[in-house]
Amino acid sequence: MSDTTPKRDEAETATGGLARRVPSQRRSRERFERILESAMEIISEKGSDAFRMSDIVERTGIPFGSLYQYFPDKTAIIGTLAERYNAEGRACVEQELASVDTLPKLHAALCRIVEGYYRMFLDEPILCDIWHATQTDKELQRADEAEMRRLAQLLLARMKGLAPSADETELTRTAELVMVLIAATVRHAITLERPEGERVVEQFKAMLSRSLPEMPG
Amino acid sequence: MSDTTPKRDEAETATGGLARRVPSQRRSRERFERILESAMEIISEKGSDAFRMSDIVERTGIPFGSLYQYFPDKTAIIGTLAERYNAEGRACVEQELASVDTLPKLHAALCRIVEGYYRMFLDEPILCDIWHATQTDKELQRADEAEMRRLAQLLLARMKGLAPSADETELTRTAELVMVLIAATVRHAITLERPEGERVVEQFKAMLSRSLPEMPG
DNA sequence: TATAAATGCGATAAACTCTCGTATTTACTT
DNA sequence: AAGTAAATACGAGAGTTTATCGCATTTATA
Repeated sequence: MSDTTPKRDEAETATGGLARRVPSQRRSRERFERILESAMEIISEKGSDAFRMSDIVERTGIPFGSLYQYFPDKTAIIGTLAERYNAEGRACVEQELASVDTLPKLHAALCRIVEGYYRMFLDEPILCDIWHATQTDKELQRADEAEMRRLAQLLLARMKGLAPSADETELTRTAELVMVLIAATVRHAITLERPEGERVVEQFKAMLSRSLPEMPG
Repeated sequence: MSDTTPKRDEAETATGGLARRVPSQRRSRERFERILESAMEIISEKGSDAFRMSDIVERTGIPFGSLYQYFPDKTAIIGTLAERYNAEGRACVEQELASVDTLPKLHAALCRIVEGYYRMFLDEPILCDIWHATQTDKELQRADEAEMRRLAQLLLARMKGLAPSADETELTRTAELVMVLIAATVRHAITLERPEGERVVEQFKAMLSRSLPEMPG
């Protein structure tokens, strides 16, 4: 395998395993970005189901062969887009959790995270499509799960700070469940009309606040 | 449209819009079932991603042309399977909610529903695959959402009984959120190893019990 | 048994994704 | 500046898989 694609390993660490090759020359880098941009446009316009490699070729003028020089396959393009948005969401979570050092602050931070995620999806409707596309592929599903775990780790770190004596396994379980529920709620809320979606978010926040005070620790 | 597929409308009401034709002759009905059975086997063995129409042809001997006589396309097969399992789950929810007439009973019923769903998925791992396949298709996603709403209606009916004066919109919001969270939790738990998945279910039940007593009404 | 309706059928169209070998460009060396 | 190696560009077409079409065959009905 390393014989046929000797550069793959380097690329994997640098791109999260999704891109085939880290473009080193200027034009290549531009093309790499242009592929992703047009993919976003196409998905916005036609939905991720109808998204075809030939659309990219048509729109960018980049021929098939070149497309596959940057991305090993179609899902890698979706995956790269998802990864970028994940990074954005993760930054939000990191920021909101940064100054948490008491339970009320943790609760407030979780509320802001829920709201932040909801707003992120509202602002960029393409996120819904990208997430759905993500669910289309087994490997990307795993990546999505991994991201959830990553977010849970961030939360876990704060929870440990608040309850140093608590069992770490239990805290992890809680952190992951909370993240799963946040994601599910936001995805549900986003399917609803504007005032209703917000109310669902509010209601979930209330639920969380009733559950957390009795957290282990 | 009704010119080209005059029988489609009858079929739609009788099969949920998924099958193309309600087979009237004996052999046809048997074939219809045989297609679904082999689809289940194939998905169990190879996963829903690798599930191909040609697999069915190979396994059942039913040629392509006949396949498409019963199902308009591949997703209709998945959809029909999903529908059958949905019916099973719905029956479970209906049963558990049947004798609910107090808040504690409602809580107990919800706990049993969570456990029932978790067990259902544990017992028939193919359910995970079918659900994932469902998420692959926009229309089936909508169907999944509709099913959630149907379950929420069942819950709503009981909640109205317990709090006749409450605002129906709010109760609906709660019922749907609860169903969404149950589904998300079970799907999360099912990805975990055996003792851990159960603990997640337990923890979620505890969360629910803390949230429900303060339900509107 | 004759006629109409339903079903059976599989070659093939149609829609896509991805590869391969050659041509071209860029980076590096002397 | 010329020469060489490496990287990148390219697009025809191979390979897959879904879905259709219209004639053949079976079943129901009169």
